[in-house]
Amino acid sequence: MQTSTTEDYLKAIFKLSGPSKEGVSTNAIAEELSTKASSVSDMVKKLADKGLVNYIKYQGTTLSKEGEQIALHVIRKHRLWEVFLVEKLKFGWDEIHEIAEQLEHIKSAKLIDKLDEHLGYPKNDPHGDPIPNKKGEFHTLKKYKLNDLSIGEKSILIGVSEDSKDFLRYLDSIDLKLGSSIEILDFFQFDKSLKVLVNQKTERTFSELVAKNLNVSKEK
Amino acid sequence: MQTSTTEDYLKAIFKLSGPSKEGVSTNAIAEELSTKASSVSDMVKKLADKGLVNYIKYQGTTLSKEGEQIALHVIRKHRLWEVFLVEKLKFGWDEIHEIAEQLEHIKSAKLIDKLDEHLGYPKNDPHGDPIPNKKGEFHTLKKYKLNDLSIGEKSILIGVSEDSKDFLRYLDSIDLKLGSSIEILDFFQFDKSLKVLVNQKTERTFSELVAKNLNVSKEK
DNA sequence: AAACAAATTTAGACTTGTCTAAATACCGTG
DNA sequence: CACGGTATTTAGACAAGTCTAAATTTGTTT
Ligand SMILES: [Mn+2]
Ligand SMILES: [Mn+2]
Ligand SMILES: [Mn+2]
Ligand SMILES: [Mn+2]
Repeated sequence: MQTSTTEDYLKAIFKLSGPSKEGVSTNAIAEELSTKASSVSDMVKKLADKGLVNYIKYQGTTLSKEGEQIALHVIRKHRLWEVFLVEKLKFGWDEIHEIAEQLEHIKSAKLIDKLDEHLGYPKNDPHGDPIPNKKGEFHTLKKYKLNDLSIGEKSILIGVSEDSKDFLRYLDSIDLKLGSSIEILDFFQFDKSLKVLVNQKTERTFSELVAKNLNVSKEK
Repeated sequence: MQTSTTEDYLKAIFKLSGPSKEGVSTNAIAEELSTKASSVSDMVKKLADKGLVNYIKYQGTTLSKEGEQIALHVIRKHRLWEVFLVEKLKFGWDEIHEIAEQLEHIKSAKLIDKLDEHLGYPKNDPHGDPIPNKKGEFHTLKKYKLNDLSIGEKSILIGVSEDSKDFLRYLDSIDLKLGSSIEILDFFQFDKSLKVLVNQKTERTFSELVAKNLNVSKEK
């Protein structure tokens, strides 16, 4: 059985690997987990001994098949608990991350099955991220970063790439939620900011940083 | 902030102190936590350094005011989560203890407030134990052990003193739940077993061990 | 009061993670 | 191809808990 530290390392490596499954640098893991590179160096060696990661000195770390399954299972738990916190306990989507970070380590397969059922088998968490099933499989629907769209295109917000309180509260403050519509009105080369129309009624300007953390689907 | 180990030690000491608040022996704590006396000896010294317990070598351990508050708060969380598991997720009362043992360590005051509200501010957990409020206060209604009653007395089951799967499943198997009625029909001095009438229809014989773990209120 | 057994504490080790400081390796530039 | 800087690893310590084995203390029984 894994410690919660092990689970957090595997989750971090999974997240940093990205869709292309490249090797993850020691520094990147340290940054993600707010720890020091030397600690990570020690840890990935131990994870490699347990067969959970592939690690070659100075060349980064990738998850083994088994390590990836564990990571996906922890992510499943994290996201199901997030749904619970928002849907049942009425937390805001900006308040749930730290709590889910703890709840994801509770050990009980039956608990997660029952929670999943209680929630009505949700497909996505409150941030729009897909919830893996028991086998670790999940769908990814085609999504774009808002700043990859062109002037005139219309889109629907389907997810965010950033879970920080500050960012999510900003979105709340301008009444932008999953499902909201966003139309690109103009693009400013100088600072790469966007002028957009939100919910078909409010004009806004989004900085590049905001725009690239908004995941949207294109509306034909 | 406490580690979950610290919380489990304080909870064990609270439980073992009983209503009279006597000093708890090192061996008793070790037994309760399935650890070794030498480990407990080390730990209570550390807890004393932190001001959470009063400890005098060779004379046992008691909780400080602060230690008791922490213990009560952890017990509150444990029991609220148990209610959640039974009421919302439909677990049996024999399956919840180990899970609540983990959930009780989740850190978030807001989470417990919201959970309490979501559950409708329950007064007792699924085993009949009272749930302390935010300040650590709780009611204890007058209760008797079944084997303290006399022949002819009628009673209602209001709690159990033992949370083991085996015991609780046995109660399920004879359809004995909180609220069930139990009338004492006869008492056998030889093995201290009891003949009882359950739910006004079924005659049973309870061993002394079973009887003393059933908490009842007297029906006048 | 002496002897014994049970309870408790101490000593010394080990595991999991983490940190700082120092040593290496890797890589792009001149 | 050597140089300097960045990334990474190694060395040595430390904190929290736990264990076994050995030393003490306490309490009970002759
Ligand atoms: Mn976590
Ligand atoms: Mn999320
Ligand atoms: Mn616990
Ligand atoms: Mn209980």
